[in-house]
Amino acid sequence: MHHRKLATIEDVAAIAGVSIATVSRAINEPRKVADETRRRVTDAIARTGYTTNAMARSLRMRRANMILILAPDVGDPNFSNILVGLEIAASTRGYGVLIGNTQNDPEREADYLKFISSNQADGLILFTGHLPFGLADADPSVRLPPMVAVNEPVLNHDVPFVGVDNFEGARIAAEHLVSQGHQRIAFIGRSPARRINALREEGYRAALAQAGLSVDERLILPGDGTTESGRQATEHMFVRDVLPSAFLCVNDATALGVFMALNNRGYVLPRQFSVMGFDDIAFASFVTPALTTMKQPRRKIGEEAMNMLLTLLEGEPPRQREVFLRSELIVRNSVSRFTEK
Amino acid sequence: MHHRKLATIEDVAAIAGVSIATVSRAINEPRKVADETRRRVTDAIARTGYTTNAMARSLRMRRANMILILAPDVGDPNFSNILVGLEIAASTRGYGVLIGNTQNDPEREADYLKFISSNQADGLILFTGHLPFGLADADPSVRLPPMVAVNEPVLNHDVPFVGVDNFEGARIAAEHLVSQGHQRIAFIGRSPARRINALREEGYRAALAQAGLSVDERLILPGDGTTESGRQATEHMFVRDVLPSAFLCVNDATALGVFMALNNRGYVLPRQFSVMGFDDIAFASFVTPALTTMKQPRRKIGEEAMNMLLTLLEGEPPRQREVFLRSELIVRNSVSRFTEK
DNA sequence: TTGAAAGCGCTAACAC
DNA sequence: GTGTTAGCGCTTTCAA
Repeated sequence: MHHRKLATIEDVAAIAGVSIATVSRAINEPRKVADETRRRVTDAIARTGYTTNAMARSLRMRRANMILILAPDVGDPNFSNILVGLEIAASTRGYGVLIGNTQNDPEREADYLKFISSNQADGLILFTGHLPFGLADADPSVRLPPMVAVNEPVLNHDVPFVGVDNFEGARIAAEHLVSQGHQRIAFIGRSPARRINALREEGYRAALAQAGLSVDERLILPGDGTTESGRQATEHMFVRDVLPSAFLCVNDATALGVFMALNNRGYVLPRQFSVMGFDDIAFASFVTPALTTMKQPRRKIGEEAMNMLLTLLEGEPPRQREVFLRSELIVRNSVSRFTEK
Repeated sequence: MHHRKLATIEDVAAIAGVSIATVSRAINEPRKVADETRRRVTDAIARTGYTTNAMARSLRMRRANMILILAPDVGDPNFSNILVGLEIAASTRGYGVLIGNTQNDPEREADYLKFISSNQADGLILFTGHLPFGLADADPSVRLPPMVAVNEPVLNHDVPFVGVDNFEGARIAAEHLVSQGHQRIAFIGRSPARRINALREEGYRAALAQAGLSVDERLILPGDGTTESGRQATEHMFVRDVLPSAFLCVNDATALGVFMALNNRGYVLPRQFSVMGFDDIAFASFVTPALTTMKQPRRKIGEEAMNMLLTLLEGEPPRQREVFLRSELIVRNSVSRFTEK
């Protein structure tokens, strides 16, 4: 099968006693070939172990049946299941998936774009939240390649998007805290420049407003979504001595930082403080206390995004340019009922 | 740049006033072209935004500069950084990386093999621990495609392998426990059929032997590496009332199960029991107490494996067929000095 | 329903 | 140093 010269369409044609055009048809449009002929071709294919040479076909057809995925870090646990969903949907529809780990390096982004301009990939899935370098600054008359953003919407460009409804998710999370009697709820992870953080903050504000609670701006702390930022924010609150009864964190990583700071100061969770995260990353259920959080339907996001892209590629306009999937409240043990001390 | 018919080598040649052969040479073997000519070609390329059509090139060259990665689950946190390493090494050497999520489904494995037989990929990285279905049973006279196994060696086949030295790592781990005064050390995760588990168990035994400690077989419990198996094994020990002072777990996931069982029973770690893991997965540093473990050089594994494969592909025999990288002892807080009660 | 033949864009042998 | 040309393996008119 390998290194013994591969069978070509000519070999098959010779064995079947037909022309290569007929072999091609038998493979791609079987109904246009007489039953008997088709049988002979099928046999010949089996006998030779023939597989269509994808390069020749792609060259001729001008498409590669390949999708390029651009992500700043394929190893990011937040990405991995989206990746799985993308891969499954792609392979189901006969497409392959190429990965491009950009590390947010403009040069690597531009490099990977060559897969598109060299016809090696037909479309693009973007995890990066921005157009890849080389496209961002391109003259606007130039048509962008077919692409769909995932995880983070693309700033300032009308790129179709599939992701979680961050506003609604955060609203539900804050509502959960309110339903447990909390009135002083901190939001950890303010960062207006980050779309996700901004939306989650808005959801938080909406829930408080809806509950008739006023927002204490001193309980809203900046953070970039890292564990360290959660730790620092918490420390900061103690230094200023403005404390909540519950922490709503912009994501699970941040919540972990809050956990660490609180543990460090000797508090027992969730007795003395409640903490909520967002994302439901792998270890959320393994920390102590297990983290109450909002679960992202990651695999589903990947599948939807890929299906949207392939639909786009096949020439149909997508039914909607933005799809927001619902996140799910996962109640574990890091939130307790608030009781006045 | 897109959908405005792509520039071809002929367009460049016309603009530069040379033949297409010269353009090709200017790109691939610049030194064979006169300075002045090369300059004109470079200019023309810039003016047209030309990119070599990868399909045409691959068809002609009979190689795709593409590597297929077969993994049962791309989302596995144990894989992700290896994946990053693979990707980095590949792109550094001008190769693309195709992912195949097989879910251990023979059908999907066979499907993905078509990327090889259809010339879309030149080589294979195997995470699966076995030859893909369709190769495993192939007649042995058939040459296998170039491949390198990673993470888990391939059973019964002489496939080059890059991974961590499991025996040595476990030996160092057990030695660490011994150095902290532990004498009754359990091994959680016995599973002779799994190469990794078996090697780690051997390392454990070697360390005890070296320390002059006898092995109490009742302290060696079966497990498949899941969190649940760790929990169960621990429960089992309590039921039989044969207890160690320290648990050496076959991996971090198992250690987590041990944590849960111990927490459940109200023990305080590491005061009452010490626990060690293996792998250093993402959350190892975030559990309480932070897990002492052996860190796998995952990214390095990926890089080495890819480099080995590309070397193979370029016709050179690999310097060694098996590369074992050292794992690193990461001391955190889950192990304490043993003091007689 | 089938076949002949053009041509996708490129590299490499060969000739100059 | 450079140009001409064959041909990689396929799909797709066009004609029979």
